[in-house]
Amino acid sequence: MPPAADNPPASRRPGRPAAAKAGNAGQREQLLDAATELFAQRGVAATAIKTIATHAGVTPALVHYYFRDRDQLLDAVVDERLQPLVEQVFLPAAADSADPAAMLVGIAGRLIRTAAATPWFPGLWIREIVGADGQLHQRVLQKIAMQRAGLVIAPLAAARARGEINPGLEPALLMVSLIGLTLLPLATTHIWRRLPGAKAIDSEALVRHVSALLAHGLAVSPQAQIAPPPSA
Amino acid sequence: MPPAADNPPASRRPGRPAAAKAGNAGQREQLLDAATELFAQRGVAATAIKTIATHAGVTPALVHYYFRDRDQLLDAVVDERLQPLVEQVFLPAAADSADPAAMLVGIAGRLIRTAAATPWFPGLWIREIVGADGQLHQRVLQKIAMQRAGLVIAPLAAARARGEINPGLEPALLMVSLIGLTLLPLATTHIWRRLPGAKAIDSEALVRHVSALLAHGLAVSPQAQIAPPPSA
Amino acid sequence: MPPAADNPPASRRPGRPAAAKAGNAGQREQLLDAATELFAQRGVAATAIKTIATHAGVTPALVHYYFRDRDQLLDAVVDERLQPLVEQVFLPAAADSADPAAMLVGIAGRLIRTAAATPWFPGLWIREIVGADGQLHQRVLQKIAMQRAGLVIAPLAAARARGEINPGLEPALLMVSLIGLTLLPLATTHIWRRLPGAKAIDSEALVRHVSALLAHGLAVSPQAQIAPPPSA
Amino acid sequence: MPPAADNPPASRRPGRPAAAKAGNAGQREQLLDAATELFAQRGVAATAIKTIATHAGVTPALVHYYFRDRDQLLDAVVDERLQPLVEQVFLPAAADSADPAAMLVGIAGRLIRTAAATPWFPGLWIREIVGADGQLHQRVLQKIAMQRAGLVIAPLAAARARGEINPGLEPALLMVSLIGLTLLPLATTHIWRRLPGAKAIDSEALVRHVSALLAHGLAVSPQAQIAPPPSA
DNA sequence: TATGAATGAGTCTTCATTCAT
DNA sequence: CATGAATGAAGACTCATTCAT
Repeated sequence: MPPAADNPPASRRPGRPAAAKAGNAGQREQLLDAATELFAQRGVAATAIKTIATHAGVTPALVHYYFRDRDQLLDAVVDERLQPLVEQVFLPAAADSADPAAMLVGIAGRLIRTAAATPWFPGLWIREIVGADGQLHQRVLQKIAMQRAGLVIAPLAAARARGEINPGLEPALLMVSLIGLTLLPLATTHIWRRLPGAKAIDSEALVRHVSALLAHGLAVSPQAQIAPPPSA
Repeated sequence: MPPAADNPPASRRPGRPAAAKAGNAGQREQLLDAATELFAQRGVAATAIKTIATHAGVTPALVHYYFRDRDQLLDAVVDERLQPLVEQVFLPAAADSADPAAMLVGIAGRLIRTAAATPWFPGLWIREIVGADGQLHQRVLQKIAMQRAGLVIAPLAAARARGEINPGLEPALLMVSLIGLTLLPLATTHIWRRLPGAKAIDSEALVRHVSALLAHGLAVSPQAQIAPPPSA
Repeated sequence: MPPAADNPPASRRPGRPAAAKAGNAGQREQLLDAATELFAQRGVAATAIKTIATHAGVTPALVHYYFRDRDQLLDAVVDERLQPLVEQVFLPAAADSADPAAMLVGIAGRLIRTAAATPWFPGLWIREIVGADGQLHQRVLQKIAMQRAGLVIAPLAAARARGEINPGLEPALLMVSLIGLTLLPLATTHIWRRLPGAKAIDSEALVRHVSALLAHGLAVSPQAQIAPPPSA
Repeated sequence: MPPAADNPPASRRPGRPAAAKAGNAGQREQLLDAATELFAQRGVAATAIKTIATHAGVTPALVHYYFRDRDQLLDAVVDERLQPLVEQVFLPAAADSADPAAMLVGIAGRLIRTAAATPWFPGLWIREIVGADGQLHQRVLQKIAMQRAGLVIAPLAAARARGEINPGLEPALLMVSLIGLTLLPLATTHIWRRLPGAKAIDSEALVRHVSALLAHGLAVSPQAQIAPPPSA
């Protein structure tokens, strides 16, 4: 298979400026958009600057003009695209800290709705958050996420201590569980959509699914009718 | 920072063969090991063949000698490393089809224990399963996973129809939820481990956490005391 | 012996641009020149892109900048160097179609004079026209040559039918014979020049030689005083 | 287009020995055969040793076992395949030296018949004789050919001095003309065969064509009714 | 602001060759 | 005899980056 050529999105060939024209002020934004989208689709390591430029209808040299460096482009994507979105999801959570379970379900809902409106978000997150190594931004991402996670976990741990949530759960894991229940499905829609009975699942259905799972899962066990699996 | 140099694992410099003697028969296996591990750590696209070779203590040319092609190396990793592991996790599930909820919890347990014993597994899966794009293995992976998923979903859908599991759940989504609750945490241990109260979480704790979440989450709601979130 | 090193033509080391100033517009042309010449001398398959670049005083990467691909470089050589020359030789021939023999002698003359002025032409033609195999240009060359050949052969066949030229000749072969009598000698000058009595042979002498051979050879036999050879 | 893979000739996969088995004595010959054929088809520079080995049903290492070196393989092809054929064509010519024109026509006939029986001969000759540079064997080839050519040219020059052959001809060029009229057509059959009226031309037709052209062309001009072309 | 030209470094791949068995 | 394993060197191509205009 050809390694995903640099063909611009069907319109706007390098010939002349572009779509919304937008003066030249929009070019930086367009580049960030293209970069973000391509990073999410193909992965950061597999996306050449030339590809980004072509998709934005400009020259590779212009990318360097605006962002100096590949690294700084990555930083810009994190700072100006990823981080704002994360804020948007987590900030409202602070208010809910009284009822941690509701807070978690609330975050899940916002996460899904936000991600559904910003298709590149889940893919970028899932892809680039894994792996201790490479892309420097991880560090940035980690910082973002770690702080947010801390704010969520403390109330959960307290609630568990008070016997308000299922004692089988690890508060520290609930944040990852949340990501796994929301962003991973959203990032892999193209895969599970083909499963029987999946065509009709939209983001609201996902919200319901996750809410049901979380709400019941968090609740204190009335009677655990399902035995825990044997220790292999 | 330099993009992750090719320094071999601190021992066995190109000088002479290596490890367990194993004749030269082991060379191919060592290469597959190195490749698998590096793919999981750094991502496929970010892993140069030279890096793999160096980690196995050989020349890049030898990688081509054994695998001809980068593509065929990827194929080999999928066929000889990834696929067997997947089988190991899903095959025993067939027996459980009578009690779908138990089956799911069973898969989760095996998945976590398997992955804990094979550190590269979660990272490789999460990383390379996302994104409709390039790496051909996706196709292979999809095939592997789709079939397995089908076998799991049918019983779940039946059970839901019989009113045995929470009607708020989407059977087609449960497979992804499962992956999200098991492999994603395992792939990101290095991140959440730093959270307060997380140092002590080992794979058995994760099994308990996921089992609790799933078992309760799947159970038919006695009374859903947590209200679904408003429609934004 | 080392396989023909990449030493540039003794002047203009990578240091600075070159030649007739010509701005940088000439760079592409210089590369085409170098490529054409080297292809003719050493053969296409034996000419590395690095060699071409070095001979033009630039980096291999620049060759890719201008021609993307090795294949496209070959295409450019055919389209921008070879084809124009062929046109120049064959186009004037159309006028002569009344007297096919004269037309053939005319083509021979133009071919020799053109080739003498463009030393790479005979070598490139002879070398790369042979062999049904690889180099895609063959296809192009064939097309070029086939059409031209067709225009020449028809009148010859007609003339033979009218008894105006030697009936022992095959019209379809006369085109190859022509090439063999003109381009092959020109491509192998360096060999036969060393023969006794050959030092003084210049292109005009070759024109005379070929004209004499063709003119008499085409003429209707007055009396074939030389017996055909026995059937082995 | 894929660069002509190494697929062995439809039978005899590396699995076990081969066709005629012939003991192992024949292997060297088989390798020489394969090499000769491939050199003629694809050109020397474009033929990898691995390809030759595959075509002969053996390992590349075995090629080195028999011929030590690529260069020595080339030498062997020249010495054991090309040279004998050339002898066969030119040796009988010595007898004819009394009538040089007949001698030339005789050589042409033998050349064509020999080449027709040894399909690789014309291609190899034409391809590898051009170009002063590369393949070391040229030197060998030149020596072979130069001596033969000398023996032919002397009588021709004498005959011309006696007024027995067309004075417009250059004796030193007649040898090349001869090659051009015989080997070039034979090496390019695959091209001109597609011309109208060419399907039926076999090697005997070629012998007639060349004999006619040479016999008349050599003959002393009764009256040169075709004017020489103007000096450009 | 924007780009075409140019390059050094790096990646994948092929190839001739060697050597122990 | 014959081969599988192994490699150094070289070739094609890509890429991030710089710079003069």
